[in-house]
Amino acid sequence: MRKPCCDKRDNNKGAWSKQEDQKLIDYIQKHGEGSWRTLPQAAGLLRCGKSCRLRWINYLRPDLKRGNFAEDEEDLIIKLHALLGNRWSLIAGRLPGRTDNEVKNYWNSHLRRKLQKMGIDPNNHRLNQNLPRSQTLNTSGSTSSSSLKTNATPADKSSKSACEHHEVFNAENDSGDIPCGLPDLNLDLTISVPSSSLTKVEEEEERNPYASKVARDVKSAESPTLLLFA
DNA sequence: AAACCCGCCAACCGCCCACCA
DNA sequence: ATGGTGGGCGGTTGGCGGGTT
Repeated sequence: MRKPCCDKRDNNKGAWSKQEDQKLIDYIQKHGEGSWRTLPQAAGLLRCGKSCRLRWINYLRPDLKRGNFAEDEEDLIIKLHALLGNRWSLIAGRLPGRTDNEVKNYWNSHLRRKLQKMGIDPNNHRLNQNLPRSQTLNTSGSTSSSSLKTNATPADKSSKSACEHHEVFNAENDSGDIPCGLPDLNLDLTISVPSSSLTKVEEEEERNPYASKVARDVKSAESPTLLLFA
């Protein structure tokens, strides 16, 4: 059993107070990100380093957009999920100002249901042929984590999952079956992106290291279709 | 008005991977 | 080659607020 990243007994848990937020912001503005394990002590926070990192990345970062997702952002998430599966960090990287956590939550609470209403299986983006659409509406009932557990692609954790996911996606086209369940989606991923081109993202490298990291990740991803992004 | 239900989302957990000594 | 460490990721949990009964 791996030892915990920090001594949990002395750490705060749960919601962050404004004072804690301010301490974290002040520290990072002074010293920059990184060294998350030692940061809490240095910043005078009774928090786990990982907790600090999450708080900064998902909530305190100055370049976060927050607020409702625009329609083009929704479309892009759906398209990217069809290609990448549950690789939220990669998906979020194509949405400037959005975090993987935010995208993941939005997918699970909104988009998953939206696809189901369209008669599309959100797990593989196939048209749901077994059930009439009215029935698929009924099965959409729970978006709870338990339902995700049973439906989730087992291999989703590894990078392999994107390939497998993608293979399903391609197999549909190859087999001449009813193609993938994205009849209304324009798969040209070079458009409709809020900060559309990768080049633009790269231009922001100085200001936004996250964007550049993801640009590299996407470029290096295995799936040939991902060349669409490059 | 109160109890209950449900969805959202911030935060946590555990695993994996890259890096380094 | 190997073990330890830090960082990152996806899955899951639980509190809270709004809606419904």
